[in-house]
Amino acid sequence: MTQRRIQILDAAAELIAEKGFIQTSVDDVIARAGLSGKSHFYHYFKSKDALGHEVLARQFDLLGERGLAILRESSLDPIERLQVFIDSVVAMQVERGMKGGSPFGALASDMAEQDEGFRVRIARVFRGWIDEIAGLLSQAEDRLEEGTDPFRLARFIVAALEGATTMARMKRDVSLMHGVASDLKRFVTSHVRGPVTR
Amino acid sequence: MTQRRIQILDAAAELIAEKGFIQTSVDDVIARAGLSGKSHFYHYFKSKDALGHEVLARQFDLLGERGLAILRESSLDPIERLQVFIDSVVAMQVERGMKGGSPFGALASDMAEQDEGFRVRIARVFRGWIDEIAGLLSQAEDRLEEGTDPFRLARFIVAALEGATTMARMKRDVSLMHGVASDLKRFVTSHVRGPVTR
DNA sequence: TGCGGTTTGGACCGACGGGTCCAATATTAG
DNA sequence: CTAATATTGGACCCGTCGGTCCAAACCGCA
Repeated sequence: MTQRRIQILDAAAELIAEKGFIQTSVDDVIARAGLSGKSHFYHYFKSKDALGHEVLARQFDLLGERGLAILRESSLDPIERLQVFIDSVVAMQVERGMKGGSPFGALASDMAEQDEGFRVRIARVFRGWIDEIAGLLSQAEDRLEEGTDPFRLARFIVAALEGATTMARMKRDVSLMHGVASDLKRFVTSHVRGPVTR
Repeated sequence: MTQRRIQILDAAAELIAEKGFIQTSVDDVIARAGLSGKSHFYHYFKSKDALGHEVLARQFDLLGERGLAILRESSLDPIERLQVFIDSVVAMQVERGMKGGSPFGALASDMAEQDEGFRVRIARVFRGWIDEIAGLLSQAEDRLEEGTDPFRLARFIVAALEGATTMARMKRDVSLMHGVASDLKRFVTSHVRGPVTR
């Protein structure tokens, strides 16, 4: 049972990343997941919206395992960790060959417009990333330039990554993603006193 | 004739900004624009897609009149002009009460997924902004820190603004927009040698 | 052998949305 | 005045899509 659900969730996640939520029909999901018919699908999910919410939640979890794992990798210096994190976001995006939606909200930008519940959920995702990064920066607060607000910096980082992802997707340009990311990393280091490895 | 077209274009632009292109039905546009029926609409536009393309083009023009006007305001110092420009993007977004889509691509993120033609058009919009800003920075190249690439910096600025807009929209948070923008301005000045007014 | 969950397959419904067609009336410019 | 253009209003077609319902087969397990 859980098996099939995951299969469907994965298929839906792919499709949503490729075409957006609205553009993805239940029949599309059925086809991609290799189900036999509508009844089969509705055996596992109450509605298309329910599917959407679960995909979102799951996608966040998956990113959590990967992204947040890096942000919490205590063996690395916090600032360095942040850099690795930024690189990993780029990597995630490049992996999907720029087809897919962003690891962040762009994936679900159309979901947000469709349903207030979706919007709130996406907002929470942003919040999670920002908080995590802000916490990281706070850990290294003594090394930050005076007047640097960890929260603001974190927010800026997430915004820049989000924008980069959206633009890279529109322009189908991998180098854009890399470029903005490396600029962002320099921006981060400019807020750090003293040398930063890497 | 042109009168009514513009009326329709404006109504459509509003709706698309609020709900996205796909979510906006032709009937919605008709209602908002105060037309009498489908035939009336199709008297002016060949199809919904055609409408979409024109809205996009027009939106770009309108932003051109406002945003690019600032970027070309030769009475201001180039760097200062850039700052004013950033502020104006924020202002445009705030004006719409955070409801609306971004001045940039987010407005049409779902358009892009729907139609390859849309995507290309949006990519061109980004391109236009970046080029304009890059040109501006080049004018002040002698005042930029060594190793500062005008094009990259321009790209970064646009990406950050785009990301900020998307996030602000999701979180329904005006202060986010202001915060990221002021951080961005500081980022820009950090690339400038010597003092910058403001 | 029998039971519960799973799978298959398809018919079907109602709503919505894009788009066509048409016929009548208003408006306005030559 | 008249002809072109704008406007009104609505009926209509068709495809898509979310969702329901049903009946039969398949499956492992006790």
